[in-house]
Amino acid sequence: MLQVYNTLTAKKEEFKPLTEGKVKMYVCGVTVYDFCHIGHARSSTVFDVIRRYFLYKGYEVTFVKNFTDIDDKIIKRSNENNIFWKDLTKQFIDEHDADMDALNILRPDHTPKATDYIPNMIKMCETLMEKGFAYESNGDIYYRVQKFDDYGKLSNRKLEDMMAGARIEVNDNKENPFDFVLWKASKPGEPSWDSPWGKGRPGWHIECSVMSEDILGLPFDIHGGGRDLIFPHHENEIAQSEAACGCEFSRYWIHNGFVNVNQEKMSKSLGNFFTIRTVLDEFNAEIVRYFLLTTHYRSSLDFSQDHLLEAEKSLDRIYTMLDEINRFNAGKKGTDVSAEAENTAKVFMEKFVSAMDDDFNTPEVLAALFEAVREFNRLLAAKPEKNSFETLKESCTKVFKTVADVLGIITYTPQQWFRLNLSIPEDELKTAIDQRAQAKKDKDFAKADEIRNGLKDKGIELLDTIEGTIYRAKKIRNL
RNA sequence: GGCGACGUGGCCGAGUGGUUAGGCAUCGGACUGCAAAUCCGCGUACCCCAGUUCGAUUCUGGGCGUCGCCUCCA
Repeated sequence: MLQVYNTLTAKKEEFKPLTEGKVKMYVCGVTVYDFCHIGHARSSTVFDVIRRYFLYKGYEVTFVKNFTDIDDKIIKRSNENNIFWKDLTKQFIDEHDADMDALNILRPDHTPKATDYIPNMIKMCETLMEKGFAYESNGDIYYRVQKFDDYGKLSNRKLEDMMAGARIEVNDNKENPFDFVLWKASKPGEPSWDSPWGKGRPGWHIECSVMSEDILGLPFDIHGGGRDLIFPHHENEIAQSEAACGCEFSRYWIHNGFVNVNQEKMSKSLGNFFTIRTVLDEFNAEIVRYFLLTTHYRSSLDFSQDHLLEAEKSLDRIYTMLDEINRFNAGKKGTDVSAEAENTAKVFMEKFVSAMDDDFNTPEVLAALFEAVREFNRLLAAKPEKNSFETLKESCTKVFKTVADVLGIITYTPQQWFRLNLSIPEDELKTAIDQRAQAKKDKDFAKADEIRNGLKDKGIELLDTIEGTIYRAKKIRNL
């Protein structure tokens, strides 16, 4: 039974889709005016894994993730860079897609852009005005927060409690300081669209209300995003959508925790962010993805180079095991490990499902995975005979197919993985290996070790096996 | 001022009212020309105080500390 933590009720609940066998989910995407950072990578990875798990369970999933392609920051940035705002957003949508592809995040089924939904937004504003939930003031349209009884239900706060000490925007156009803008009159020179209230552009929250309803219909199953979107963004979406349609908006609300740097939230304003792009320069995307899954999605996650290095070592351990299996030559004589091999896969699959069913507990899945790795290593060390070795391979394949399908990691072959960082031409390396083999034959161990150490400085580790010398290329880091 | 989260062995990080998380690092053993990898062995951790209980890291209350939201933010 799948349990999902629902922000709306602040507890884990059994997941029951609105329509049997189908899941409709909407995740808030990014505002496209700059490169994405690791915080975006986390959110994207978390919801990608959630989506993949639903697929794994056999659901038909409709996954929507929007682009906010008009807002103050976009206007500001395009002015600064002297670039047309549409060119700016186009560029960073492409950059976003490139980063997400690198991280092995499945493309959403729909990626609506705010500016493609202006007529629907205007219509929703009109509906809200007709129902008394919105009002016009100097060309702006505001949402009348007092009118919506449930305001605050998602973020668990009351209007009365929000005042003292809080930083309240001063705006004489508003009836109440917490009223928020649905449509704002544009200043001269700003991008604008015609509306019944003159030229203007949309407020932030309304795009998600409009696009989710248009694509998924109301209500839908899951709405997600980073924790920082709970208030005001998601609270306001609820207010808009539920007031406009008079029905429920989203059944489950899922929010991922922050990525921290030195115990502080990674954010643009603090300037402590790392873009995905820069991190990928130094670390393979699979390392980053693995790292993002080592902590439960609702907890905060401390970003550091040391943690990425640890993640890299963990992946090396897994790929090493897979490599050993690939290279193993089973003979007719040997141990029968069939039963144990099958059991290892069975135990893993059980743990995998129960961990994922428990609010997508990926760290527990990884623990189970390493237990399976140790077990496969142990069975391999027992020298299985041919038939049971085949069983072992099948069991191993089963485990790692699931891991690749749902977690989106271990997508390389071990041969690929250990060659990703090869720093010298392969034939040069082969020559060195041959020379060392000759030196060993001549019992010239000093020369053999010299060659080994020379290669090690280039990140290449040599391993002497029964079948000969093999190598593994590791990333050289100047840390 | 309001709301909320968290505090686990050297580090990271799950979890549980009484029996093994897991990874990384360290150490010992097997193996190896030397290595590497692997296997085996090793860690009696759960912020402090009080309470409930036969028994609490796990429940309750208080305290201390860290962080987040209340403005744009994944």
